[in-house]
Amino acid sequence: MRLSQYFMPILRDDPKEAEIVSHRLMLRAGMIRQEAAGSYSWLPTGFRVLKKIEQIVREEQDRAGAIEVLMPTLQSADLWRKSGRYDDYGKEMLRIKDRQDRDMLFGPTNEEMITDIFRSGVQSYKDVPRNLYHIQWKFRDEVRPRFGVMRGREFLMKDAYSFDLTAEAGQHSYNKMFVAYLRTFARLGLKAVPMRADTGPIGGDSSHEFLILAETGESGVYFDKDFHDMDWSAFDIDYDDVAAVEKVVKTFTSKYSATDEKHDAVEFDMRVPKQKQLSGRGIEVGHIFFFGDKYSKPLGCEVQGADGKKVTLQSGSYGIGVSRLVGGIIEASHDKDGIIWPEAVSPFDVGLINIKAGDAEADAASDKIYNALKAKGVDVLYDDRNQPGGAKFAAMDLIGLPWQIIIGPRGLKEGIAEVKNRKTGARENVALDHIIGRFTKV
RNA sequence: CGGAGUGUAGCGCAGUCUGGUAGCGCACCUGCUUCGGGAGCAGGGGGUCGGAGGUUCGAAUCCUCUCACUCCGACCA
Repeated sequence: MRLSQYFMPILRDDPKEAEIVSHRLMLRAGMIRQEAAGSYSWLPTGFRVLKKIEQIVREEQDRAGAIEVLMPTLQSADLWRKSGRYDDYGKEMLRIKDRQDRDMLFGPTNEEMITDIFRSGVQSYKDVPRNLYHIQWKFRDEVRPRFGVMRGREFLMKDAYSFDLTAEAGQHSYNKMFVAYLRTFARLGLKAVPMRADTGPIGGDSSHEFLILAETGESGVYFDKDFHDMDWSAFDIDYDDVAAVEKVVKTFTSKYSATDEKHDAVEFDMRVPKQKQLSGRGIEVGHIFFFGDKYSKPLGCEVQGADGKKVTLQSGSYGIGVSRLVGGIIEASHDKDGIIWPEAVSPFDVGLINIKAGDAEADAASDKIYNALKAKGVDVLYDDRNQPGGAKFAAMDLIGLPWQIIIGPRGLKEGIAEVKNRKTGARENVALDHIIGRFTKV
């Protein structure tokens, strides 16, 4: 993409309403535009990142055996009356009437609807287990939206729902999602520590939140230093191997970790040596929950068992805040000059800076590299604008692409371009002939 | 929902106290010169002063109402 033909309204100054770094950088890099409190348009660059995150989340859900569907954003109130949540949910749920004066709502979540969908599609115990998910916009009329896309009212969420015959089988479904989340966040370049969450009336070890460590997080977190030394790589695992999946979950739940809501100072001291006790702030990016028959019972989600008797299904739900992750990743990865995208979610693979646009030689060399990279399928953002070099460097650092190729008269004289790593700042001179190979290896 | 605050050009702000016909920086447009870390000179364009009502000869400025947004707290992917 030639920057001269793109739409990326970069701001030089910080917009005053943006207090936290991710919000500030997203606005400055022209990724989003606010439309109302907690409601944002996604501009081209931001949209690219959102799509990349969404795709990684999707791939890992699929890999774990979940099946993608798509449910509407507007729901009828009827199902919510059946589950009893129409009255319980409170003002956070945006309620609307249609022209027939029917009660509708903008879905804040989809337990009721998916349970009803599943109920109407299965009859036999042979039809379970299943896990259905969708990636869809949600609306929660937050009392206080803030921090840009971190706490928006409208946000993109992946929510999955598992259905099993027994609680034991349900636990395996839960564990699979647990591992899928570890894989997903690892691929996004994040360490998202699983922490015990409130299990409500159901009890048991059946709810975890995944939190990215970041100073601007909304939750206080306490955890064992050992988490830092764990194997966070994307586990290559057979999801059907119940014991293997459980083992990974056990490994990550054996160490102490809790948000301030669940933190128990006495237990912390008992289980974690003083020198290994860490605390800080975290951003919740995922939440998994096993809730048994909480929804399947009132909604009549049951199948016929092998013995001919009806069995009410056991369910769990599993959320990832996709749009929140965009902000979360920035919170976890930036410096004074701007964003530092992990390669997996960067809006472009590489930035190409023509320092002296308008100079015939520099233009020719830059165009050639741009076209060659494009032909190889490398996603390049080519700054071909007629601007002073400094402005281009600043803009490219702000946008935060992992790699920059810098073409200028000085290097051209020697037949080289400069390749800069955004994260480390390391620069190396690469012969013009080798540039293409340098970025098409992997 | 309680508390605090802000709305003036795309962004950041001054002007409001003390009413007199809207200004600065950046950005933008034109030309020339520049060009390896946010260039220089010259010229130029752009604003219902959040909205409505009122006071006044005259309102960005005073009064009333209203809307929107931000921040702090209780709640949440």
